[in-house]
Amino acid sequence: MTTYPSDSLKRKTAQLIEDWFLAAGRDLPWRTALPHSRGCSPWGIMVSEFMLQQTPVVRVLPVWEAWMKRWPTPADLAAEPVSEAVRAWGRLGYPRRAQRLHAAAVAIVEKHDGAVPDTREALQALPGVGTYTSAAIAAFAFGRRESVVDTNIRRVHARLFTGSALPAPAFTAAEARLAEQLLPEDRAESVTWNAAVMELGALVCTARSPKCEECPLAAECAWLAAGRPEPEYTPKGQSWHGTDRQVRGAMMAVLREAGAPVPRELFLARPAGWDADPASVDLIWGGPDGVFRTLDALHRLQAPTDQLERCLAGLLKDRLATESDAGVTL
DNA sequence: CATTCGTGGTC
DNA sequence: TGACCAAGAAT
Repeated sequence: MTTYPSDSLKRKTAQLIEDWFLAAGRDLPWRTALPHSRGCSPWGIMVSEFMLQQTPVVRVLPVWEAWMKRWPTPADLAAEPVSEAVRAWGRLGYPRRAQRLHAAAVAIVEKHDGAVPDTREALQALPGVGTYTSAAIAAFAFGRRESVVDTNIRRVHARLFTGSALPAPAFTAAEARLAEQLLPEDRAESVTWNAAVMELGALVCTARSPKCEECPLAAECAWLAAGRPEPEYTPKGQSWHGTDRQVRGAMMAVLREAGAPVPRELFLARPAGWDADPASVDLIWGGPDGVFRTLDALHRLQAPTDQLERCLAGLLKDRLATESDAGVTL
């Protein structure tokens, strides 16, 4: 029961939201849609989009700064082994994104002469670049008119025009049509619109406890007018404790810290006497203290052997880790 | 189309 | 405390 806005409402909405954005939008280093933006290379924007996939801005900022300083161009990253990218990724989560970003850099060097491509089609052919990321890079790095739809924008649209608390679990064709409908015709305006709606969803129209009293569109909001009804479904939680993901994460933490291959038997089992005497750790492992601590953290999970084996097999299959006679390494 | 894939902050 | 959630992509 989405109500498609009239042209006049569209113009009014765009004006209100862009005014708010100019006043309240964060001056992020990869941002180009604000008048006082410093400007950022397409590569910098691409790196930010990879890091921001399912990861909050505040955690991305320091890693992005270090990353861009170390690898200011795709060629710089492509010249290094994937393991360096995964290490530099640190604790951002979903390390396969680091792997895909590296693979994308290699593809850019090999197929695009080292320059980030500027069309959605070419962008989406890159590893780790899907519907959202291709649209975002095309719009924010190259000023193209693209319908950018992320989780923030979906939520704003759902509340403002559909009147529901949250968008449907899966992205629907109706949502895509609405987003396309709303996009301003003017190219420059469309870029600002995309950034502004996204920012409104991130700062004001948040998933939990939205700040409707600060919202520039409160008077136009269908959800607010309906008395902020509850969500029609309960999102499936992402389980963590005791899962393979927890074990994989702990294994990756060990491998990131290790400067040398971790012996398989140490990686997959906790030796007898492990916690008896810290000095014995040097005899067993002889490695840097930090690696011992992460290895200890892994074993404290008390994951069963078959789960450890399964997770290691997964890491090897995903090529996030390799195994040799010396042990497991990134 | 539903699952899988990390991590840490928030309420 | 634990459940929820964050600029998604690949399968």
